[in-house]
Amino acid sequence: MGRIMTAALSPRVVYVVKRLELAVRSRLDQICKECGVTTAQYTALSVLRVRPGMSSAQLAVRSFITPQSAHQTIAELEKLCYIERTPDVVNRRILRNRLTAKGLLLLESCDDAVDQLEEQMFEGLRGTQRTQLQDLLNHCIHNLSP
Amino acid sequence: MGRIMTAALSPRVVYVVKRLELAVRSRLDQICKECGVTTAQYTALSVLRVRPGMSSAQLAVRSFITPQSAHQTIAELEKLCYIERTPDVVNRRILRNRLTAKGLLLLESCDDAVDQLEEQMFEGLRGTQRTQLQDLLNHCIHNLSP
DNA sequence: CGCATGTCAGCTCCACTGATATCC
DNA sequence: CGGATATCAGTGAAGCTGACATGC
Repeated sequence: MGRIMTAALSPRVVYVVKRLELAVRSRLDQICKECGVTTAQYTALSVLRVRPGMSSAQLAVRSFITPQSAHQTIAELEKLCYIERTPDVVNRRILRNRLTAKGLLLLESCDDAVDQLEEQMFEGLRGTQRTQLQDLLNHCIHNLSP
Repeated sequence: MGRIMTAALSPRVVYVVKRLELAVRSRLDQICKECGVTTAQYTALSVLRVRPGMSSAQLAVRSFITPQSAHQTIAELEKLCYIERTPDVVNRRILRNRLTAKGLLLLESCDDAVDQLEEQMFEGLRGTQRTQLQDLLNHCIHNLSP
């Protein structure tokens, strides 16, 4: 019954999360538009840079979206030649996604602007607080994983 | 040039934020659907509960969306009789939005499920860590405010 | 007049569901 | 045969821009 005590004082935690995501998104949308890519495409590319060979099904689970949604983005990225898809060695049904040189170049063309965005977001926070925030976020994500 | 050092190790902070928001959203979408309201409508209602009389323009700034987007949600909420809009006393152009009894009832019908969601998200975190996370999130939001 | 607020119209992005094919 | 993966098709939620009216 936390609402009875706190409803009049502070908004929901879930709204705070959404607010930050919207603040980030509005900036990221602009950056991505200037680089000629959608935000979902940029996000998928940046994940593939850290996790090369990830399948669209794996991307879906990790990103809390349906396999169909992930496929839509991945298929578009392949059409744009930002990634290439090669069948898994042991299971040909699985398509391993990897950045192409063109895809990596595009990511790098966004890096400076995104670095600046993250720096502005973190301004006034010490290094320990920054890692603390990431740890707390990852903890919450883990708690909500299926 | 943080990317050169960390690109291979961990994903971007902005992606971690997005991931948590997607994890929360997938649950929240389900809760809202069962209560017969969209997630944007629920979000706006929950803000109006804490800040009665907020105009759609104010809601837009606070939520990092355009005035037009905020208006769309507010107009629908009025049509559904979840809020009522009364002109400001000194400036008739400004419409003050307040929950109706029906709107408050609907919010309360979601509260238990959202409380459970937030509890699951926070599981394993002490009280100090929970407030710490909220403080850090609000700090980042403030840094990105216009 | 400028400026903020509200409103109407059209558009895009990015999720979703449902159905189907393919491979282990 | 299941079970996981990929794909095609259609739909909806929720942002966006542009244009315009109104009140201070």
